[in-house]
Amino acid sequence: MRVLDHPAVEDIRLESVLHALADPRRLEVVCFLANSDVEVPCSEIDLAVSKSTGTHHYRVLREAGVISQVYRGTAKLNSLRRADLDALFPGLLERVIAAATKQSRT
Amino acid sequence: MRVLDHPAVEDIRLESVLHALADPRRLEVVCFLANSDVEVPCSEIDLAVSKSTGTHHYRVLREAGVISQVYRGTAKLNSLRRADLDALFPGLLERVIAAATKQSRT
DNA sequence: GTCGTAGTACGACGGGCATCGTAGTATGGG
DNA sequence: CCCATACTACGATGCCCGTCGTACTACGAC
Repeated sequence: MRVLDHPAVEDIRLESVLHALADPRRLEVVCFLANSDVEVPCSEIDLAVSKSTGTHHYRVLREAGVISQVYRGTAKLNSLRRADLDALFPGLLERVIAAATKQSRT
Repeated sequence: MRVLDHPAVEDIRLESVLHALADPRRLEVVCFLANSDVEVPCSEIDLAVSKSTGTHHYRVLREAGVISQVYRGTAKLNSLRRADLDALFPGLLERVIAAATKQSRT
């Protein structure tokens, strides 16, 4: 079974989180995940970049502590680390998602 | 009189704001300004980088729409664009500052 | 005018990042 | 076992970013 490294909650750095969120593609992923209760495979989010670039963005998000990723079969399932982020930086993720949602409507 | 360009409220982009905040020095500036009601000259914030690097960071913050800068005499006064950011991205700045403050205490 | 203070402009440099293509590695299904 | 699917690893490329030093400009005080 393939396992992926995730930072512990106490190792999540604000700068890394903000950097991870400061990219349109990654923000897109985060918003997509925010609108889905279940875990989402990478292949379900169409990022309009090559697959290898996609892999890169998912890794940045995971290593920053923004998302969690687990393998199931050939798929890699993604979900937001809402609880962890909220414990560390209360309300931050929610406000970023709200801001991104608002901006994407204009 | 020297005048500086600031983006209009409607031109402020979330990605740029997040990118501007995703740097320790710039976050330091923002936190400093958040703790001060009055406008603060660049020279009052000790960034532990060279002056030219400091100038660079202030420009990034200004061009992203995070701070406002005006000249007064030889000084350049900085302040947060709280109202503008709050109108665009409600609560975002406050949550980032809270997160940065919390993290800096650990 | 001269001087000091505050910040700028510019060019350089090194590192990191987004991007890609190609080749490769799991995993599950027939 | 073979194949398709889903994602990865690796190397390359080009751009952007943080950093610096040096030379410069604006302003106020004397």
